[in-house]
Amino acid sequence: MSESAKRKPGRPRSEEARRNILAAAIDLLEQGGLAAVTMEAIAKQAQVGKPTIYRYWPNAQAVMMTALMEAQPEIPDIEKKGPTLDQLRRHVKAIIAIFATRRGRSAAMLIAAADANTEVSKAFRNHVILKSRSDGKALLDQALKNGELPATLDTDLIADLLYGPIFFRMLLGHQPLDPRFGDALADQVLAAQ
Amino acid sequence: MSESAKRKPGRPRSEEARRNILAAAIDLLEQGGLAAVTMEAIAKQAQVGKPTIYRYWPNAQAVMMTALMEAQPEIPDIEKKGPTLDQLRRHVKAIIAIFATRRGRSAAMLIAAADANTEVSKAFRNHVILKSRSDGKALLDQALKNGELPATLDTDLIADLLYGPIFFRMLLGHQPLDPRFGDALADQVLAAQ
Amino acid sequence: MSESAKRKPGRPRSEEARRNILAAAIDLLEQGGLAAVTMEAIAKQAQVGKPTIYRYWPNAQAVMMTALMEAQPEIPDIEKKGPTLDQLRRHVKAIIAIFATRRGRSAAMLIAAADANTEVSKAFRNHVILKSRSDGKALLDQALKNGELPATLDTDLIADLLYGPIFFRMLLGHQPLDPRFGDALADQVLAAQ
Amino acid sequence: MSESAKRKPGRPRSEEARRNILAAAIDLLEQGGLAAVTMEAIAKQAQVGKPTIYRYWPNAQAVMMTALMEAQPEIPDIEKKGPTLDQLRRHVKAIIAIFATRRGRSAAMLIAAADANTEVSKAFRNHVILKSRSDGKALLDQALKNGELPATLDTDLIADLLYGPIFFRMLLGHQPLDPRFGDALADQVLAAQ
DNA sequence: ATCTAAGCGAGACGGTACGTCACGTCTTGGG
DNA sequence: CCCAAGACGTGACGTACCGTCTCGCTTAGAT
Repeated sequence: MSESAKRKPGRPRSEEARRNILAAAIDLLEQGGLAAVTMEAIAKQAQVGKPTIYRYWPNAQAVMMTALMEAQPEIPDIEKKGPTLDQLRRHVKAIIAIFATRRGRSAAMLIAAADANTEVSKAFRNHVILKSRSDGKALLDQALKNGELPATLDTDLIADLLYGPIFFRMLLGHQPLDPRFGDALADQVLAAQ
Repeated sequence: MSESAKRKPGRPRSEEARRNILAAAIDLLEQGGLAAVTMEAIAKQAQVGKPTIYRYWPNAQAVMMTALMEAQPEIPDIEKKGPTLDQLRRHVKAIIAIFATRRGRSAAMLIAAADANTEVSKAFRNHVILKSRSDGKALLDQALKNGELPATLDTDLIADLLYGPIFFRMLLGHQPLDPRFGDALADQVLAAQ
Repeated sequence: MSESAKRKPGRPRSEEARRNILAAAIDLLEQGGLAAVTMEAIAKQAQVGKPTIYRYWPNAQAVMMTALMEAQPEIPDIEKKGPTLDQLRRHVKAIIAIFATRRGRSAAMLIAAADANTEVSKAFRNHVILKSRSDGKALLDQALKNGELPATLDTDLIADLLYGPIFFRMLLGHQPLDPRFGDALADQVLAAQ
Repeated sequence: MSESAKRKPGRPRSEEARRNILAAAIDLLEQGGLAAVTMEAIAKQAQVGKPTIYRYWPNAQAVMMTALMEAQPEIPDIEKKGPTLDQLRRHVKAIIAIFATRRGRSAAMLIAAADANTEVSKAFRNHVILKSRSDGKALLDQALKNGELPATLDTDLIADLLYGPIFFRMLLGHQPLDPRFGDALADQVLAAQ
């Protein structure tokens, strides 16, 4: 509650540099995949010195994560009509659509390969996964309230039951990741409750 | 037209070199994690020339995959007694135990990061995932036969429902991956069937 | 005396790479001075990987020294006629001419700035300084034999008396370094002997 | 119209900053040698902003030169007794003692590596070299007056004959730089005159 | 018993990216 | 207008691996 907010001395960080770095990371990802996102390439593309990047992030993965977090495509709004479980089913399919893109797959690979304990890693995981999961959970809660689901449901578990298989198929590619799978998944997880 | 083992001329490949390479890969993984498994390090550790490795495998990931496939720890046999669903529950916990090791986590990261379309990649995926899944499926089939599960069950889907969340938690680490989760997972997936 | 001469295993070093590196160093020196001779620039100019340079030399100075040693311009032969002291006088002037070039000045700066204790440094010093000094000494010896100089002369000291002031003027530039100075120097050092 | 000390507007330069900068340069030199004297390190050590240094000097060498000039250790007074040539001999040895220190060697390297045409460079050269040379020359002049040396002597040349070899040995290190050398040098240069 | 073709270890090769350092310039708020 | 602080773009540093190559040396079936 103090007015202080002690401004640090020295030249402030350049917000433009930051934006350029993140934009460059996204660009490189789109053009050449994860392997193309190197510190060197980001610096060149962003017209930025390497030390500037290292001042913000410890490695290219972290840059990529931040970039993906800030550039996250909106989860398309689903139609808020009809039975809640139908809405949830549409939500699952929307998520599948997102994860089926290159960007989605890259996000998953980043999560898989990252240290899992760093701040950026945690933030990325929470932001990318839990952001959509919270939407799903809201729907589950509503369904609960409507009596469409049993009151004893463990939503954390259900969330993993919905997201885990999607993530699994995306990374392994052993089975198609398409709307039909979304239907079957939702049916299996929700129908019997 | 002879069966005559069209033996190629020249010195045959050294089986010993191959073994050394794979052993070196495992060693390096145990000691330094996936990042330590480089072609350079493998060659040094295995007392082998780099070209020899490249003759067999295209990159270090592929070596690591092969090594993990051949060195795969046996899935501990579960006790074949009692209700099949109980056996399945024990099976799930056994798999969780395997995946919770460094080797298990490395396997998952390899799958996640690999090209997914190469031969070694497919083989690794099939071997590492499906090997244990076939055990699980056998139990499911038996349960089906025993009438413990409905006859209409889609086992591919059930497999993903069991493995997906395990894989998911292992890679994300957002929730513990322990026997209690195995119980809850099995309960949720199987109980209602 | 042994026929052995044990050839080391592995691919032998590329003599061409070595030549390219040294040529590149000389090129860069001529075009941009000592400051332009960086490892990076040498590698680029020589079409050679940086590690290849580091395999041979510890830093750019060392490369430059080797290059200058191998590319050393011949000390122009002086006319072998007349009194030996006249020949020596011409020799001193020839050396002044060499040291007055960019290459000569660079050589002096390298010697001045180098670690002085490394192998390359010693070799460079001996080669660049003593190569010409040995010529001078030969002339001194002949003069001695001819009775043109007293027999008690300390040639090491005389060498420093001849080279020191040349080196001094070249680096400090406080006085001209020209043939007239060569004459005066030779006169002062030799005349009274 | 007024003599009024055309005081410039704005905050005057801080003399304290200047002193801190020079002290820091000396400190860094003593602790880590010439290579440790970087603009960055000076600024940090002196608690001074880098632009402040750049306002006074163009580069770290120039700072170092100024610092060495202002911190120049006094040439120890030699005993003003006995034959002038003996005094000169003691003077030469005193100079050798100074140049044999790290600071002396650094000064020589600075002169060798510097641009030679900048103001600071010239000042440094004149101050560091000629300061002591003027003392030597005074002795030579006195010796001349006393009839200890021939009247036709070219003192500039003699100065180079005395300083050149000292400088030479210090930078090359091919021969010891000690009092015995001082004696031999003085003998050779002065004895025959 | 040789010949010959391929695999072997070793290790140098041209590269690319790494993460760090210092450069010299700039942009802040404060004196 | 100078000051300290410190971020900026730049570019060289020295290192680690990459995947390829060139050596001299096996090794073993074909001659």
